[in-house]
Amino acid sequence: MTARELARMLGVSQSAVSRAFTPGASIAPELREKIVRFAENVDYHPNAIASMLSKSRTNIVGIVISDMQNPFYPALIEQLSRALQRIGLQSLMFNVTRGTDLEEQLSALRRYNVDAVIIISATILSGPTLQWATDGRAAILINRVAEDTELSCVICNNAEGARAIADHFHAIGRRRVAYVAGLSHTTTNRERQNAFITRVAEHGMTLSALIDGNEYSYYAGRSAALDILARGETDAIFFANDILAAGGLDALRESGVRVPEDIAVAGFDDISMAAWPHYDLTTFRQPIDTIVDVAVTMLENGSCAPGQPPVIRRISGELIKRGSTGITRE
Amino acid sequence: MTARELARMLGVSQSAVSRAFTPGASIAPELREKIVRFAENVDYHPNAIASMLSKSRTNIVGIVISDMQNPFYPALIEQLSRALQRIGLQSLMFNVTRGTDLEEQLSALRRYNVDAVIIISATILSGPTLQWATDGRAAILINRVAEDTELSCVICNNAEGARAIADHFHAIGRRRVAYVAGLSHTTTNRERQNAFITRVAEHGMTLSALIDGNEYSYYAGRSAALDILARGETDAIFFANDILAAGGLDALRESGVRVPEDIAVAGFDDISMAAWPHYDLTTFRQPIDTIVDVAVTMLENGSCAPGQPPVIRRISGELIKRGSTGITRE
DNA sequence: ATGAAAGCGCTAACAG
DNA sequence: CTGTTAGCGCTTTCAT
Repeated sequence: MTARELARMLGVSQSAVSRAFTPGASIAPELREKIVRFAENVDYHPNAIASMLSKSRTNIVGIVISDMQNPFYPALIEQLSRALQRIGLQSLMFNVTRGTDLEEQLSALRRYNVDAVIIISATILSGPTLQWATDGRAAILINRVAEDTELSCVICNNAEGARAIADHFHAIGRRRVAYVAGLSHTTTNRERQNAFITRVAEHGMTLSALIDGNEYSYYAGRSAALDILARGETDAIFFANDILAAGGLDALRESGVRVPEDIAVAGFDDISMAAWPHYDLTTFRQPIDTIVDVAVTMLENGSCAPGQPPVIRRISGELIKRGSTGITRE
Repeated sequence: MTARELARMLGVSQSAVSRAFTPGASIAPELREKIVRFAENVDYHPNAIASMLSKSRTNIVGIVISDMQNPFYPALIEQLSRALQRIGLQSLMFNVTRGTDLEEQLSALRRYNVDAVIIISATILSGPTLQWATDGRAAILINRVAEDTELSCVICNNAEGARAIADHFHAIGRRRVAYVAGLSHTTTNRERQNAFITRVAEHGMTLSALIDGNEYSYYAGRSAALDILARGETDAIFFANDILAAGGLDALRESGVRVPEDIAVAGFDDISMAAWPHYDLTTFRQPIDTIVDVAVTMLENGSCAPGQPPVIRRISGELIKRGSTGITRE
């Protein structure tokens, strides 16, 4: 069932049908009413593809993702896709993996003529690749920055968070603190790590260990914690994210370490698991709502459009104090 | 840059350009070579939207999801979207929520003319709604059946799994067992629950409690476990999925219950968390690889096309025995 | 093997 | 406000 057929059946022009389904089009309310009603009966739906072609607007945004293991990302993606749906945009998933052919993946991204691209992949994609993939269309990086590109980003204030953790460790009387990186070269990690180390020094605390987990995973957290334990002399550990921290916490407890009495533990993100009584993990909350809001707003007001200068929006988070740092020393 | 422009620059017809980018089209290898090479220089990419319109084929499949909280789903979605990408299909996400207007959501699903729809949403959508939403296009339900529809499904053999758990409980000498439902009305739950209860009876074991958690969540698992504990008289609990089981396990241990000595615990799914040393959870693994393979194959061979009779593919899983049922009684 | 031409179903000027 | 008329960029007969 096409608009033309419908029009013929109703004895109106095909444009009238188009207008009936275009909010704000100049058409008499009665005509629109009549057309819409009739369309419902004969089960006519405007063909979005044809509309895309003539408007050269798809109402689709490409979402580039690469890691669904860390629960933070599913949560973010879910919220984001809902927010987009609310303003009439659908999300086309582009799942990039180290294994698959990146060029191939991203060329699909271009062929599909998506209106915008949102990249939630902290790793894998280099600046130039990003630039190429998003060339000529609106693009937003979430949760990472790309210094060497013209891309806009929405990113949690990692340094603020890392400092808050350092301050908190200091406030509860810890003096020999360790840092566990996820992927050390990612921008998120670098920001958290640098800010933490700097603040630790400012407080006159000792950085008793600095470990690169090589991935943001539960198991990496475990082995990092055990390493730190083996060296001794640490009374607080800041893990680069909550999944690492969860692994670390479990490993410590299994080794007979009391958390927080012997070693305090903090993470980053505030994934739902962090609030579980078993973990009860102090962490720095990334406000997903706000991140999503800001990104969607940038999309709506066109501030991330191809010509525009890149904007970097730093989103403030919040320190969530829980039991894993619940005890003050001295 | 359009095919027509490219053609003019090269002094060939626009059809030639189209053919150059159509695998298997009848075009001289040299001409194709020449066109493709030139296209690369001038950065020409075929416009997928235009192609969709003329072929009336989008190479897009709609993925309907509703729950990213249970880690099983992100894992499934990730695998699925990758498998689809490998055969040249992209995934358009449709995030349905109880809150949002379902009709609205699903009408988008129809307008976009997706080639197929894959529904991973265990809950929310009723049979008739599903039927309407997928009307006239290939559709597959994953992880649920819809008895009252003509839709094909790929679903784990829940009964097999539930029986395996019951058998295992029996084998390790447990005799007073409880079942904790997620959403009791979902097909997955009904299948697991019924099979479990039946097998428990067959073994002459006692069903000491039957609790409906009202949601598949960690916290629901916790309170169900505490309920069961309060009643006493239970030596093994089968939770309808791993997230419930994780909550239950934590709650039991916090209450001083020894798992598995006092109460054995089992879940369902085998999410990655189940293997964590802290949980070490016996569970029935849903083989995501196989589920995805089967679904993608159905898509490829057209056995789920609109006209076809619905097929229901039951996928066998595997009992994964871990520490949470590690001790045999008597 | 190649080119010409007629659509795919809709939007967007342009008249009236 | 409504109808007419060109396209949007590609695929696909149909000739040659």
